[in-house]
Amino acid sequence: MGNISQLKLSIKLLNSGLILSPSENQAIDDLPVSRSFVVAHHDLVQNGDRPNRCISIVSGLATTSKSTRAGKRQFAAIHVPGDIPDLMSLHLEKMDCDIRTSTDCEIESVEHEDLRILCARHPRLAFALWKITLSDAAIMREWVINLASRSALARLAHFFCEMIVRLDSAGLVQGSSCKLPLTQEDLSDLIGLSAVHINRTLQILRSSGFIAFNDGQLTILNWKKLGYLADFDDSYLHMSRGSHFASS
Amino acid sequence: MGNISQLKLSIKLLNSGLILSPSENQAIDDLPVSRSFVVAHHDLVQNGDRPNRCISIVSGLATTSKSTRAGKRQFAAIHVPGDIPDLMSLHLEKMDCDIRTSTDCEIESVEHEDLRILCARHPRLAFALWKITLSDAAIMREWVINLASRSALARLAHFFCEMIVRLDSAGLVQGSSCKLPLTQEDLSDLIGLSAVHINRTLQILRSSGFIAFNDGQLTILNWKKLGYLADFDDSYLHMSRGSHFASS
DNA sequence: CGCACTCTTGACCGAGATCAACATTCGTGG
DNA sequence: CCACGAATGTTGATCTCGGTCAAGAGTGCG
Repeated sequence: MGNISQLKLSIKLLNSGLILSPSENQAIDDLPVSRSFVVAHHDLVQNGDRPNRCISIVSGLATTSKSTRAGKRQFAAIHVPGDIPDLMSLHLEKMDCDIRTSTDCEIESVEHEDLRILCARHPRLAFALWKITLSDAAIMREWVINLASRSALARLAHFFCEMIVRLDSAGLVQGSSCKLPLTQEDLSDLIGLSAVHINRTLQILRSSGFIAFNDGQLTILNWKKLGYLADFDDSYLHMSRGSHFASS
Repeated sequence: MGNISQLKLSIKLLNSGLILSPSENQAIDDLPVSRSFVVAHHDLVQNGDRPNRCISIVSGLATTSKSTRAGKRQFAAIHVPGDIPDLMSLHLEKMDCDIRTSTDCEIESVEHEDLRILCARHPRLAFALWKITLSDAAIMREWVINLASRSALARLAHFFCEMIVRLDSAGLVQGSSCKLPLTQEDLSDLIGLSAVHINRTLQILRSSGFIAFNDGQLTILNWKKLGYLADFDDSYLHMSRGSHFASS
């Protein structure tokens, strides 16, 4: 049980390029982690909260969003299994965004206090966690570029590129296909486009033979052309190991 | 001399809400820092670099940007005095963006090795630096929201709101006015709008009596209305102390 | 069966991009 | 001192990408 529960966190740390020492491994195993299940479209953390725990996603998809005065919800990030979407809460007293499930999710959570102790005793693990926050920031940086300077088509293509690489790194891609149970309306919130335009843009990607996307299943049919269209360069993801979807 | 050189870093750390102990203060004072001067529009760090130093801005403005395949440069962030724009390089081996001066800049830099030693010996300082990266990430998160869901007018207004608060926190605002030596073209790269449209949008902000912006000088004439227009809520900036420009 | 959700398509509209011309300032060299 | 060109700011005309509105079609579920 314990092993399974720590699995995701370990994987995440390992992905960051760190080889854990026995004592570090032990410290992670000893972390008191509690696990729970949250249905789709429910808040995990809300803007203004002062959480005393961090959440790791075991399965499912979650998002970071903010609401504008008008009440419109805009997404700023999407989180895949292995991510720790509210790691910032460890150092920023007050949440400045909402984190909510997008699909049904299994999550596990750790108390800030336990993480702080872990960091104090194992500086390399502290650096690994710090690095995770930096890597998340790099993803947002790329997304700023995406929103500010790419067309709807390139943006959507870029999103799919990013998702397949991140899900692959989480071990959730079989061949060139993965589960991505998002509706077109979910996509529209994520990409910053209207649902209607997402629909039309999807049709272009499909009819060009770049992807298949039905029933919550994404399949990359032409990785090279999709990447070229999206102007995708995976270096911002800072993956240590290459994959089928490495960008060259 | 030494004192002056550390000033900015100390201020930044203090702003993050931490009261330094004597030994922490000493450790910061002992940091070997080198100072230099860089003219406007020159790269400080380039995409792909593997720097072994971190840079802190003493005076001037710098930006984080990426270039798209077409060669167009898009900005993802702007940095004011006291910021450490490439702090991510401490943990991410390879830069995934360019950092360049926007105006003439005085900068100081510290070797990664020295920062790592500092972090190892003074965990609270490590946390303070980590927090800075998280606070920078929060600014980007807000910017994603901005790009994806606000009109040109609100975006520009939001940018000015953010700048006045950040510059105020750096002690660079007199009354409701500060130096902001950016051309309309600089603004267009930052805000993700065409230069022509920046011009027209600026005229609206001016003729509405919200701001004055000439000769690189920004003056807020109606903070409340500007903030309302921008849907600005400064909580994402995670300032510990309030200011004239607190959002209520 | 009927309702709710998602996807699809068509028609129209508008915010902002693009292109082009002109004004103003300023530094530089003849 | 003036001439010239390079930045920068301003304005107008036109275009286009993507938004909005509305209707219908398919699907699953109570």
